Amino acid sequence: MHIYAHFQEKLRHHLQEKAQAQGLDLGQNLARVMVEPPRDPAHGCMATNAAMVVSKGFGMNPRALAEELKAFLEGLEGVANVEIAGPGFINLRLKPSFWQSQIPEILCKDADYGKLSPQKPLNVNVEYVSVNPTGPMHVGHSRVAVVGDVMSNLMEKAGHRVTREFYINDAGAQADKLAKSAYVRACQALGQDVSDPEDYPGDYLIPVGKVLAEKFGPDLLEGDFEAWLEKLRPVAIEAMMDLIKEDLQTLGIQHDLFTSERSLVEAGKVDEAVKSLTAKDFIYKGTLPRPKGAEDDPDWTPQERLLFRSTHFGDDIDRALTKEDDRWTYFASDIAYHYDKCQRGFDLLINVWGADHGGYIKRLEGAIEAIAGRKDAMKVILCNMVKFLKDGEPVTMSKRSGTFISVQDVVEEVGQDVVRLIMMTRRNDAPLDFDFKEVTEKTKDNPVFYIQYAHARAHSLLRAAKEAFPKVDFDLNALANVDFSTLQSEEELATLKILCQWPRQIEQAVEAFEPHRLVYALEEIAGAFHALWTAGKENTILRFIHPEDQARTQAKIGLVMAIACVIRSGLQVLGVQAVEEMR
RNA sequence: GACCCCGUAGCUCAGCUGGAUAGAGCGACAGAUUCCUAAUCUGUAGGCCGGAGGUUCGAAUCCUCUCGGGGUCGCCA
Repeated sequence: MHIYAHFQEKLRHHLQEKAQAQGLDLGQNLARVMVEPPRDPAHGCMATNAAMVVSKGFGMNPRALAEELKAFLEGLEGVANVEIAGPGFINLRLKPSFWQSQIPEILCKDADYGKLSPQKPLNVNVEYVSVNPTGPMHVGHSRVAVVGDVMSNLMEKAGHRVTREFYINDAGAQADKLAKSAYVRACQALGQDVSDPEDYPGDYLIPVGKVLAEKFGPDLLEGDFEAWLEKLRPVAIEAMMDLIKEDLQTLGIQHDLFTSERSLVEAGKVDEAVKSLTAKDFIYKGTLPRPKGAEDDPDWTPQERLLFRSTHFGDDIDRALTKEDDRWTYFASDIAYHYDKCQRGFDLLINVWGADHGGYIKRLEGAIEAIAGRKDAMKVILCNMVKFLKDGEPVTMSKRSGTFISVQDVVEEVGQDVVRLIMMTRRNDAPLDFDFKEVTEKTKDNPVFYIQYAHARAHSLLRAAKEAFPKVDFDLNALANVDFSTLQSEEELATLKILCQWPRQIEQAVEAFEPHRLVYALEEIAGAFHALWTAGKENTILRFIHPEDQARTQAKIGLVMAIACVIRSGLQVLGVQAVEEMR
């Protein structure tokens, strides 16, 4: 439990007892009692809204209740003094010794500092990327990929069990089209001069064609394509998945599980899911109205088919589960897929999608609610678009003109760390600019550099300290046993307080499904460290290395290493290297 | 036409699920700096949180309406 939760729990417990003694019930207001770091450090170390939130329950005005709580809070260990401010805020000031005692806590946990241990760890499934296996990944997908991966890391940091899953869309018409395109390439490899403008044009299919040509030989030219489809498709899909896995690896991403849509269909999962939902009356036979925008479409004819009652869950219309030819729609197999995931015993399904899937959320949420019986079984994280810029100009990408950038290209140009961290610098629902020049600049405007530089600086100090005191052990465990009482300055304590907020930052990022917050938290930590560093230029007592004073130096380096631990902890979630030197 | 997301400093964005005097970086101006200076730090200026109502002790945050910007509508995946 982190320190804010610690005080919060004590306070809530006290309020509960106080209320019980008076025969009162605070009800839900007790859960609204918070102990938080104040926005303004001048307000102390911690602030609570307790008096304002529960005063009505006691039939008192907030300030009067605050007065009564003051004595209790002053008696808690580590509390130096308690003040009441404004409409009834209670501000706590903690003793320096309390903060100093947190340094060993951090050092002992190292990069695991901030790892939470929830009462009941959840079994979480994070499904991300899941691009169509018809070619290498488009660079636009890299945001979804990184966000999903970091979200997975974050859930693990929060103490949950995570399965990283990739859903292979290998059952639809696109899979057949891929097989057809690969077939054409195979024919070309066998010397035939054929082509079809409808096919996927990329060169990446040429080697696949060669493989097919070698595997099946000239027999391929016998009979028509339809006869070969079932044999060619799995080979082509597998080849595409290999390309995609390579792209993912370039980004440092590895899934635990790849689930094939086709195998779900063939295993009868769709029938099973449909049967189950039909029994609950969420699926019926009906005819959809002519869709908007298809007023003039001569191909559209009304036809009775299986429908999912998504209007029951707020969708505009009910959604079709079968196509014209009676095959399942994508939505139908997606229901089956999520039905399957629920059966596998996950408490929470997280789906990371691109912004273009926004309109799909309602119907799938409806399906999940129908299956699991609760709304919060699934969370969709929708990622807005990335605009790639070169020299301030948007890089236009189109598959047709061949001017698209591959994931490999980007990583080669700026590096994996940069791609990963920059993708996390915005809220997922905000658009993101990725400027090839800016992201590699060595300035504080670039969060990648700024944060890594802080970590490198910390290790530079460690090296210097070791040089100054060759006989002293500066390992984390040794530092944890040092006396930190010399760390008294306002600047040092302020930095320490920021470090101690880290576990709370993790907790809140998880609750909000907003991993980007960690980047901002790390920037704040790095900033505090850089400021402390510069402060030492004017005020020598703030310097980290004092060649004439071993004990003081050890304490300072303990603090510096605590900073490094927290940065490492954060970069670990982001999947970014914590470098020790960057000359 | 419907639904979803976004409007916060000149620019790019945070804002801790409703808290106290709204924050950072860039850009501008003025400074500091032999411990990683191709960096970093300190200060100054800059705001009707798109607009109008409402909810309450208290709103950038929640609700309604409205104006702008983006996205999505299918029996594609």
